[in-house]
Amino acid sequence: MEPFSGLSQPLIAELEKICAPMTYPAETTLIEMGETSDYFGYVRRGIMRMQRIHLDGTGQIVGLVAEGDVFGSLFEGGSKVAIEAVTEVSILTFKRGPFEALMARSAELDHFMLQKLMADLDRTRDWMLVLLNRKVSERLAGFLVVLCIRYANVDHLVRWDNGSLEIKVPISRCDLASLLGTRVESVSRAFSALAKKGIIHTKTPYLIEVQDVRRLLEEAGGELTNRVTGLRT
Amino acid sequence: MEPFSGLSQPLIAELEKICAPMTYPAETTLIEMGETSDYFGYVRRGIMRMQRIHLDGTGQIVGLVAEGDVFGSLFEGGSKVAIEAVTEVSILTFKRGPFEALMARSAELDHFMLQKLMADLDRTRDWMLVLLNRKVSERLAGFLVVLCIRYANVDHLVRWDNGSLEIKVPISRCDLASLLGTRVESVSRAFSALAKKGIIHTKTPYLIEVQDVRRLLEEAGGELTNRVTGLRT
DNA sequence: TAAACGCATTGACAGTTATCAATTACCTCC
DNA sequence: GGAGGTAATTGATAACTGTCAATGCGTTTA
Repeated sequence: MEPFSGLSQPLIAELEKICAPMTYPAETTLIEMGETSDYFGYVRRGIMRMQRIHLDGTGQIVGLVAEGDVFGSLFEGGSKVAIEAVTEVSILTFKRGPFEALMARSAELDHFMLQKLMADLDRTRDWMLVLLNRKVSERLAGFLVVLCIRYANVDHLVRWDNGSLEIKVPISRCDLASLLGTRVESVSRAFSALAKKGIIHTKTPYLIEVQDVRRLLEEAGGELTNRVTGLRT
Repeated sequence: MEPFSGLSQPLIAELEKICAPMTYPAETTLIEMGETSDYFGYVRRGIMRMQRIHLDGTGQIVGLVAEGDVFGSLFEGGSKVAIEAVTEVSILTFKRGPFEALMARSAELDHFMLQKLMADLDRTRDWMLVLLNRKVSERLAGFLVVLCIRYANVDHLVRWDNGSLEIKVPISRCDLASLLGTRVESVSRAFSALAKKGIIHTKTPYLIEVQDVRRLLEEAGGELTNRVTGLRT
């Protein structure tokens, strides 16, 4: 099964028993902030946003959840972020109770989840590096690079097409501004600035063609470069 | 044993066998970036910084490690951050090999580590919220609040003294600037601005008296407020 | 003790971003 | 096809931050 590829056959059979596929339309809230959801999920298709809801009703996006990612909490205790569907999403859900019981029985699964979590933590720290860039255009470049690295094998998000790299921006400019800690207008200007420099070309607001990967990496701070061994230059 | 309080007695006995106390002077590099350290550690005393070293030799601080925190990687694979002592530190080290073996035998320990990691992830996302603030003074206020919440019970870092809250800033202005994604001068100005507003008073550069906790929380974005139930107002 | 040094703070100006306003592009619905 | 609505872009100005320079403060060193 996709989220658990690499695990032993009998374990996967057990997991399939407690797994339920679900589909939600765009703009659905899958998990409210503070809610003690009774499952965690794996994304097969679609994009979701992790969001902190403020007291005044506004929200701050703290991350995206895309194909191949997992979301939700393994243990009880209210979720510290809300999970909202950006597009229609189809997911696999695993009830927490049975899953926890399975973990208790299977050191293999326990260990597997531990490593997933450590990878998550590393990725979150990588993202922090992007956010620490002072200029918006640098953070935007960082976002594009992170997208490439993380979803390099998700064909409809990142596609290498006869020498040119095409990236699908999975969220609106408004959400992107929240994610990057700035405003819509600044995001727009940053796109324009990168385009003017000949680094990217915005075919549509949601479809970016990267014309100069090397300079995009430089713009992003250069420090993510060593993560891009799999990315052709 | 401190880092594992709550675990069963026999398990703790096993852990004590593979534990070694160490002390390092200030400005020591405990773990280089990319190094596959053979242990992970628990901090008993002192402050360390997590740092990403750039190709040009400059560093970007991505977090602090203080009393009660753990650091280093549970599994093999080069560390993605360097760990450097800011002050003299005394730590407990656990060799990775034996520890991993113990985890494989003990679901209790495995589960314990899983929960520690999830807490770490939540804290990292909290910190991201701070970094997403646009103004430096807001990020600085956020830093102070996070410090209070995280180390409320570490007496020499956060002390509530007959109605006034005293916070020890554990790092230099220069390191603080890196941590907040800005420059030394801006940090200095942010301290001055908060002081001018009557929110804080800088007794020394390393000793801050908070005069108006409520307004400090507001300045920090207000959204961390619900984490501060334990903090008197 | 004086000089030298590192660190923090403050000032002046240039560069970047936030904010408000206006315009354009695009999609939906009639 | 045209009207209305939403999202994206662009422009102008104020607010904030980065940079360079100078000053103050405390500690170390000769």
